[in-house]
Amino acid sequence: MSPIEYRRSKQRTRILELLNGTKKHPTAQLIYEQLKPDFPHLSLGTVYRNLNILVETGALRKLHYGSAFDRYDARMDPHYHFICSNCDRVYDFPLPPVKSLETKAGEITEHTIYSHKVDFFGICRWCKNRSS
Amino acid sequence: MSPIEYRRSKQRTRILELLNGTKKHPTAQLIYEQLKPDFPHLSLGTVYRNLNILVETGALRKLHYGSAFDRYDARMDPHYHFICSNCDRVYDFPLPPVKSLETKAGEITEHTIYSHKVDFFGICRWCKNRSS
DNA sequence: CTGGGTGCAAAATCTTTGCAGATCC
DNA sequence: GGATCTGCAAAGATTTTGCACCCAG
Repeated sequence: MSPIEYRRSKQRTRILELLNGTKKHPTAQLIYEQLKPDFPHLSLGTVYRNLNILVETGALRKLHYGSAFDRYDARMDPHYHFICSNCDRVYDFPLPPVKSLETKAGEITEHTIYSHKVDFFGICRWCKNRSS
Repeated sequence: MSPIEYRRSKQRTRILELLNGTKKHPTAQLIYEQLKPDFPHLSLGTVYRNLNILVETGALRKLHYGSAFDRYDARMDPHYHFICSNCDRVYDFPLPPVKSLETKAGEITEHTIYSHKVDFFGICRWCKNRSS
């Protein structure tokens, strides 16, 4: 099956415009509410559908991605993770995190920073070998 | 109301043991399935309840945390984020990401790394000032 | 015209919660 | 004994999907 050829729709255009015009990182619900006045019959389903298309075509990014399920980790020392985009496995990253980043980041942003999280994404060595 | 004083239960103990004994980062469903043979009447609700308690008491960590809703970002250039734990707002981080981290990380782990994500957590300057 | 797009509502997915009985201290 | 915990089932919360009609190219 050839990839779907998307057309243009007022709703999708406006969703993208809205996101391009804000520094916030709105949820689908919020976008829905913002556009509702202009599209009185707009439905949340349409917003989700279009957000997914826009992510798929590379116009948008989903934050807090990761798979649908929450995952749990009993290693409480700070450490980074690597997530395989093929098999969805989550691996601990074998290097200690850089705590000093937080101090630096706090100075720059003037926010109080308590922690940070680093995730690497790619194809793990097992999936890589399997496909070659 | 004083904080709840947790007791011990076989189910909770086993959930923690299971997580302490694995390098994987299982989902609630997976934990449920692993323990089911030993607790034939175990329910998913109990697993979730206990995971939440273990996170609350600091024995576990939830990966891919963030609020319940997905958020969307139209800025496609790589950049980091700061998330305020008080107001849940997500701020863009005003410094360019360190792409060379990926090369280095790839060498160490032997995975193929395409991207990485950094999130800082803390209290944003607005919430900080408001509460003082 | 034709195939993608929409609204609406139902379904699916993941997580939480109310309740009655069991369990821990 | 009393608060906590469990299983079960129902409810919540978030996202996806089926369908019939609408609209862009």
